[in-house]
Amino acid sequence: MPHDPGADGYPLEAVLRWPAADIAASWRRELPGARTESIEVITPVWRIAKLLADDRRRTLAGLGIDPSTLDLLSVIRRSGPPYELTTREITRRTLVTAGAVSQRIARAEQAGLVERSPSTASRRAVGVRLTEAGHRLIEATVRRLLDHEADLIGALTAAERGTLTGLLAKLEGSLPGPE
Amino acid sequence: MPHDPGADGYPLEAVLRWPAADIAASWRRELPGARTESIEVITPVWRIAKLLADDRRRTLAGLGIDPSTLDLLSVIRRSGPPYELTTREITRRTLVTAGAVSQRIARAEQAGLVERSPSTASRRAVGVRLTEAGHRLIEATVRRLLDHEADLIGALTAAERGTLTGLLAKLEGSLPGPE
DNA sequence: TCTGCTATGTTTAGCCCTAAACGTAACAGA
DNA sequence: TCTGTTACGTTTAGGGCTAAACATAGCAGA
Repeated sequence: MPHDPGADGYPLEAVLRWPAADIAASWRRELPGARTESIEVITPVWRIAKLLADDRRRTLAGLGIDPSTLDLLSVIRRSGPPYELTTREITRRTLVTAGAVSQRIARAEQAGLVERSPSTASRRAVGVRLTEAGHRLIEATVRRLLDHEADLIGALTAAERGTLTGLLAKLEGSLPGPE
Repeated sequence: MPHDPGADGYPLEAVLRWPAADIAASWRRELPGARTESIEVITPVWRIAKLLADDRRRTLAGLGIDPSTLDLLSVIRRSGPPYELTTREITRRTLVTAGAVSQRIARAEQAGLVERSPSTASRRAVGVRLTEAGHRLIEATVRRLLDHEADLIGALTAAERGTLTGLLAKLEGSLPGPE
């Protein structure tokens, strides 16, 4: 192996950014004729999602909240007054299962950030409402997080962001939804 | 509530695809002046990553392998003969921590898919090599997975894929790496 | 040689998720 | 009214991850 890029001291981020094109090329070498065109789309999407999730975890750790709690408080807060949604509605607006939402609510309730009560809307639904503490916490963190993440993607121009958003929307729209 | 989009029967995928633009608009309404431009990039990236991960899990379940094992066998397989990498090298080429890699190897070893041995390269390293069964399993699944995922992103033209790959590379390159 | 540092890998505790089972509540039709 | 179905939410078992502690092995310099 003439030049081993994995040798000691090779900076981790350079490796993480090991070009997806190289992975695709490896597979074409090892499995001639393999259709590798998906790799150069899927791999960067996963890497970016992970880099963003890790960054968010670190950022929020400094603000005294974890990503799953932020997700819960956010969806309620941005629904506007009276800052209450049913569990079902939260599940629909979130990327996790109903069981996970139930657990998130239980943790946030334990921490005094939300309260559960019979929903005002449907009689079999449960309403989840921000407490004062929950409202203060989300208020104190969201704006800073948005500022931070706007800076994070600042390398892209507005035009590039627009193009990217459009392509992502087309891709997302063409993917099969959850069963 | 005149038309509740969360009411019974509303198709889940339509909700999952709740436009990121709406989320951004909610925050601008609730927090005037908030810099929401990151939302329309980050939200679709996360959704697509999740849709793709879920699809891969379902696809692989039918092939008798789980995504983390596939990831391990793949990185070894595509490194070419002698189909052996050190734990460290696997960690470098993967998106998970060294501890997670150690656990993945232990599971795959338990299943008879890989073997550990003192590395031929460095004396303190551990070499992880595909067994015959591991080789057969990865051989039987990778090509089918690549075919399937190539179809998945088939809605994008080659030109669109190129543009998307370029923009994702620029974004990924500008993000802070893991600490 | 001794000492500390670095590289490598494993183990552990804890977190959060998914899938599936479960328990009700509301409803719709015979 | 009864009964099956659907909606809603919770609970449980188990999986897989991270972070951090841990255990060595090699190495570098006094």
